[in-house]
Amino acid sequence: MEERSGPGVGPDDALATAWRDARCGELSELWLDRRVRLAGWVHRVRDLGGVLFIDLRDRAGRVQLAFGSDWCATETLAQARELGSEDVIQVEGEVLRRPPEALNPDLPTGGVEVHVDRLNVISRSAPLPILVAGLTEDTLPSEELRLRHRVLDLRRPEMIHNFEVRHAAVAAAREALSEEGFIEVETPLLTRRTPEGARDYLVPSRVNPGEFYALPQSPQLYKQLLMVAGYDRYFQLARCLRDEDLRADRQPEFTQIDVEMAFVDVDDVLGVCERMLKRMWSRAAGVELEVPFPRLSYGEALERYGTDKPDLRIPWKLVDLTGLLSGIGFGIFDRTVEEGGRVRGFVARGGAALSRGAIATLDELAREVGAKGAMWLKARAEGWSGPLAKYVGGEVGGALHSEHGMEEGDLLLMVAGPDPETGRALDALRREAAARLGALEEGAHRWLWVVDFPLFQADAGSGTPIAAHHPFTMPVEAEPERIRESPLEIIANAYDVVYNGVELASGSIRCHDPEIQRAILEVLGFTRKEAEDRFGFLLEAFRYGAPPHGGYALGLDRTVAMMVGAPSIRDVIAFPKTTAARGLMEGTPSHVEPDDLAGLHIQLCEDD
RNA sequence: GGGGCUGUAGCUCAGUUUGGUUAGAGUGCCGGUCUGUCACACCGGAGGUCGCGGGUUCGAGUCCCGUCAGCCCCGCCA
Repeated sequence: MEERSGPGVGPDDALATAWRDARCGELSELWLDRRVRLAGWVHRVRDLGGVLFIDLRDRAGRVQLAFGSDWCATETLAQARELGSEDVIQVEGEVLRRPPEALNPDLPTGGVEVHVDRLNVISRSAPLPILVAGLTEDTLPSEELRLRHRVLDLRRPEMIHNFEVRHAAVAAAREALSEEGFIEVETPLLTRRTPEGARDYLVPSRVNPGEFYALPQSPQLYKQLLMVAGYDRYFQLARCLRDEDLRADRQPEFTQIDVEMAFVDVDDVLGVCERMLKRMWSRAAGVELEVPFPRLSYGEALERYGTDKPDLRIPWKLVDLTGLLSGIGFGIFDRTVEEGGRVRGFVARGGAALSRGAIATLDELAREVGAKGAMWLKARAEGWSGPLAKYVGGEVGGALHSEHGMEEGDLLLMVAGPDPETGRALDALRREAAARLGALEEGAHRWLWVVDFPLFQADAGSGTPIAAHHPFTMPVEAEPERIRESPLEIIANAYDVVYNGVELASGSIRCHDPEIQRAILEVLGFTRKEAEDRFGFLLEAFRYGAPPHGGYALGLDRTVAMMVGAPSIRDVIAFPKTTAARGLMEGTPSHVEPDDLAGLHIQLCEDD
């Protein structure tokens, strides 16, 4: 466009640039009767013959452009008629109030329109492989195509919204932490392997033949070193990388808000995290969280919900039915109890409405997660029904009512077996039954801390102790002898934030005592030499004055996904990978020429 | 590593159960009409390796085997 013919600046000139005076979606009534220059993408064209409308779109939203013979040169009108979806144009014209019968209350800019008299076609769009405008949930292209044509997908207002929320969340976190005296420090991406559980991504070193860097699974060790260095309060928006299989909520690279602070105890850390989350949710999601969050011990969580990340939107709690339901002649239960197991279950309010088929699905679900199956009992007007019905007459039935609140119309779901089995199964059943019965508290934000995790867990296969959180966690009772003698009984100063059944953050007070640390590493089976090899630099640093310290890490992708209600974190990551860890748009990973590999001192094996 | 779902026009899907004439719809695209639309409307048109390979059959989008891709789940991921 040649010379500016309008006013130099408009009512909101902060965003005015060489190419535009305002953003489309922000064109307010303040602009009425002024000339404006806008630029953006052609969202949609409505050609009515004598008059033509274009929705012009940019990140801020869209505004209606009107082209008509009364105010457009014939040439301009003809040029506008040639425009197609996603062409980039610049226009100039007068901002006018729309005729009363042509207002659009659904659009923030729906009270005004721009009568364009100058049109500059900046860049035309080829025919679109996937649409940007006019998609509904039903016609959304497959995820494969959305990822392949990610630029077009990211243009969709829904996606832009996700990233604006993400930005607001990040900005709020930075602000909240900065206000409390935290400083942001970057730690290396090229690191060495750390004793965390996941597989590392490795990077060959060109100048050190045969040696590799590891990409960090988290900045864990570095942030502890910063504490020893006296940096008090640190945070980082840390990219973390793990070479494990993907899921809807797992990507090989993801971001966590990583926080560490010195001279603190559990309450200090939880307070910082709560205030950070409160600010984030207020700013990014418009939700005011009530802090402090309730706390639940790990043991209690498993007993009442069967999981260490309970969804408190579901009101039902697990109860122990071993005493009540064994010895009443129901063989499966009696056998379980003889084998040292328990019968646990919960009352699903209104669950008697579930069909046999639905219950069969629940049983199947219980088996899928490793239990022998699910038992059920319906309380109906005409009496009990289900496999247990004939065993629960009189006293037992009465107890179900008086002790466990079972009423007519309810369903009792039970699983028998060892605690870990019944817990996993009942957690799955509780979620599924609640979903089917609509028992989920709608629109609720149920936060809690799960605290008092064990320091170690028995490895499922070998039974040997493995770190429940990570090997640098401070036990609550800090005697090295007890750690060596009965490691599985030791409670750790570790905690998780759980939101609506999803673990969003996790942290601990770290071990700054060399004696205790040594005992922990021994229990985990590290020889002195192995420990020295893998993280000697941390142990070394601890020798020169280590403050008590602790922190947490918040999964940013999951958090933002929760805020916007995205089914997958891929919707809040600009360029995510597929479940096969591929980047469909850019084509990653890709083959490398043998020459380039040779330069890295790497040779490929024969394919097997 | 294992289990499941999906793959048909640029896109979203129907058709596959029960093999059979020319594979349909909506949308997008192209052409046309239209001065107040906003999912504009109306008329016309083009557009298909039924993911790929093999097999069964007189005949395969449809049945069988293999394979690729995407998604969901288990394992795995402190």
